[in-house]
Amino acid sequence: MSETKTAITPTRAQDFPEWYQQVVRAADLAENSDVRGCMVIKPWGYGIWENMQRGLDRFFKETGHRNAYFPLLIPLSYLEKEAAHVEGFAKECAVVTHHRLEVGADGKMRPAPAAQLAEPLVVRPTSETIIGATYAKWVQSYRDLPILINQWANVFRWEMRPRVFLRTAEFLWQEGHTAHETEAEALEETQKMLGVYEKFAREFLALPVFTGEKTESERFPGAIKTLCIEAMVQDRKAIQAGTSHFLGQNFAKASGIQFLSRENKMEFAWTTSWGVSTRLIGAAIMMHADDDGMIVPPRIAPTHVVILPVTPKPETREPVLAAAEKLATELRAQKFHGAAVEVEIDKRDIGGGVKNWEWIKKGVPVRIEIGPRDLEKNSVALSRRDQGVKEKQFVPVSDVAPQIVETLQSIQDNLFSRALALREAHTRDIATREEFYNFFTPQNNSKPEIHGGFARSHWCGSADCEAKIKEDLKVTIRCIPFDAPEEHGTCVCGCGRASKRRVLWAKSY
RNA sequence: CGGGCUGUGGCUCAGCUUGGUAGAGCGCUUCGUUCGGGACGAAGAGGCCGCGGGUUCGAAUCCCGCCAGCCCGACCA
Repeated sequence: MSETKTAITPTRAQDFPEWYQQVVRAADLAENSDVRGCMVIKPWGYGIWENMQRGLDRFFKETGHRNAYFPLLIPLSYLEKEAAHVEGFAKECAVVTHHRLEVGADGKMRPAPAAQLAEPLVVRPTSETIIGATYAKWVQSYRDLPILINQWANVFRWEMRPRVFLRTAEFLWQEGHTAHETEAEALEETQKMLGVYEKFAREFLALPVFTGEKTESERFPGAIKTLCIEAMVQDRKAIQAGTSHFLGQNFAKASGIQFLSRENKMEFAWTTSWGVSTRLIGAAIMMHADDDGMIVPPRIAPTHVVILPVTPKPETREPVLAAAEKLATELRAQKFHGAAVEVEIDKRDIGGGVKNWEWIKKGVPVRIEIGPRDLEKNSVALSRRDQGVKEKQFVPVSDVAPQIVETLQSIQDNLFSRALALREAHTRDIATREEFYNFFTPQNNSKPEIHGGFARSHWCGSADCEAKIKEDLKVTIRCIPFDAPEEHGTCVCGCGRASKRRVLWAKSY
């Protein structure tokens, strides 16, 4: 076995997009389904999503939100009410037109012509309109506000180029929808939920993100402001990991969310919406996985520790398994961020090497081997997925459980530090057009290699300059960072106009 | 939706140019030998060769159409 052999081929450096797909498969996270653009999320991948849901849901509850559920199908007329919104989504809507199938002349099933719907229904690409229509019924008085609701749901957008987790036609997400009495309150909510996303990305996904506001061209259809968190993944491209929208009164006017104010005047509510999706799983893969497969940050890992009993001889099998069970019980008694440490004992009767590699590829944070020799020495061999695949620490068995929480947190922190280091190494202040174009231009156009990163450069505010750079380099403004200090400069596109602050530029997913 | 490439057992692919009844490696099953490691041997299972039509005595192979996937563009959480 050569030392350079990796579990995943090609490697990240050889072919990043293909590497990504191979990781998804090798880690048993998901697979493509027979329906174009739709994925089957497998137990290991879904377990990660469940942990994301748990973490986020807790944050939502802590900020006063409650969950509810709205219909999958939206009357077409609802979508039409907000002009920018329908324009933004029309191109990717799946439409339900019939409510019955029948056998046609050719013997095959077809939608029954007699069962055509009077008004087509759209499979929700997002739920602003139907939720808005519902809120309109709920809101009479300023005393009915705010409404702070979140929905966990699937949505459907007919995508041209699907990619597992990153851009699928159907995806799972949460969408928060709130309605407020005042503009200031809605703005505060928009900002608050972005803060929740930033914290969640940092603490759970080990993903450092930039926070900021989208430019007009990147804004959610129908929004006044779109705030976002943007992460850099290992090929140095940006991934939009979450958005929070201030919708002003646009949707309230479209849906008729009106109330009688404290001054006894009829007013439109101010609304927000915010969401993150299963794309976060894709972001975590692209950020943390390596050439041997996935690395799951402990806080979203369905299993924290896998115990791999080494049972070379039948006569040692029982004592080894007994020791494994005992260790598992001790580990499960430990609490990692308030919940029991999740432990699995892999007793499958397959080759030890194969078994070990399966867990490496799945990215379980900690692997513990326990065999006859360990029993004699009262120790185990512990491997961390954030370290080399061959590395093992021999730990006294009595130390394993007391130290596990610290180990998991150390892995979590290490993943974050790595991610942050990568981002900082590839984020640059760029002043001139020449340097900017150089930074983002691939050396080999037929197979663009990893290059560039994030550029902090001046922008005069013109949509034309933004469009020009997008056309030339496929580079977009990821956000106008909140923390960008006021600083005078010249627009990086070469238009010569003055700029007051730097914005964040990158190629994106 | 445009441009390029590709569809052959679960996976990766050979065979196609010069038509003659389907192959390899990996994986899977069983048995044996192994066993701190993705081990080795033997015997097996598994394929309307993407789909539809055409040419032909005969099509994985030639022709036409369609569909799907990947990469690149446009669009996007």
